[in-house]
Amino acid sequence: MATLAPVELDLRSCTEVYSRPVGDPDRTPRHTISEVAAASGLTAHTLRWYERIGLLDPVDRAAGGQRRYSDADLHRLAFLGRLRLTGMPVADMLRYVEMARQGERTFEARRQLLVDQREEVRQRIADLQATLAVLDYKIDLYAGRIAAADGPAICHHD
Amino acid sequence: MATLAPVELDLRSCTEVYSRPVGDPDRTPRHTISEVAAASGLTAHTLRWYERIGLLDPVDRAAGGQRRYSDADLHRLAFLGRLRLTGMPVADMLRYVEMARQGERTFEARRQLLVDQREEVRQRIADLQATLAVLDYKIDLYAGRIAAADGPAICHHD
DNA sequence: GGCTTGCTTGGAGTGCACTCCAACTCGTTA
DNA sequence: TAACGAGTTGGAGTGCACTCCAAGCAAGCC
Repeated sequence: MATLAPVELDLRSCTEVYSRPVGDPDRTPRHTISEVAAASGLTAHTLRWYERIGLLDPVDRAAGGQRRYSDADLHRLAFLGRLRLTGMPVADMLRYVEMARQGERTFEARRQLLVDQREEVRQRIADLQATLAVLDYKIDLYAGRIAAADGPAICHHD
Repeated sequence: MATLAPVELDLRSCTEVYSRPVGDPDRTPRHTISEVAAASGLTAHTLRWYERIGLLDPVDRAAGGQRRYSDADLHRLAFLGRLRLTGMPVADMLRYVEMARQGERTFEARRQLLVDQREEVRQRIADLQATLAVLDYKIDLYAGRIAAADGPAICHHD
């Protein structure tokens, strides 16, 4: 009869959990604040601040009061990091998190918030691609002028 | 013998010039600050501030000291708007503008600045597209739960 | 003349998202 | 036992990009 593999075999490093936050997150408090800071790219200051304003639930403490983050905390941080990347203001992230705390009855509102944000992201991508075209054009202009300084004068003013 | 068409026929509205800043820009000072604000989406406050910090060259004045922006000013504003869209800090825009004032000998440096910025924009687009995938996934998750509330519990924590 | 509208100025204020500080505690190493 | 490094706290400070304010001026209209 096969014995169950010890749970510890499933434990992934802080960075691994943060960068691939998949599956059911473990709730064991085991990551120090500096590990989480290194994994997430946030500073320890910012992690404490996120907790203070309520973006993170109160983090478990080791003896002596030091924070120990769980994989579930890392999952949330990873998702918040994604939202932050889209330029979502902290206030909106907070709204999302507070809805999540209220359970199932906010599913629709949360979905709507994400749908709205997706639309904004799509718009941002379109804007950036248009900008990319302008940059390409300008770069070509400069490159051409540098290669052969006999073309028509290119604008100095922009 | 055909007469030359009057120059006025070429004059485009402030919004038109701003949104399609092509060709050799006219230098006639003719747009009021509120026209430029409407066209650019910046406030009159911000336009004055851009001028004060040197992002715009000193703008021509009508009798009584009121600003009158030229098409060349609009061209620069349009390009600055693009750079701003990429998240470029004002300080970097200022560096670019100050190099432009120094003429041809800064071509290579300006080109390099744009190349660097292009790379950042490409990276941003890639990040946003990855985020889009995460948003799609989450939205599907919520939608599925809403449609049939009998699946496995989805995470409340994120 | 008086009112309104649009513009002018320098300097101060705002909102956001951190970011740092001083003083302290705790567990570990020398 | 003493030092060290990592962590703790509340509150204050920073940097950016605006944003607003008060006071005033000039032109157009009733």
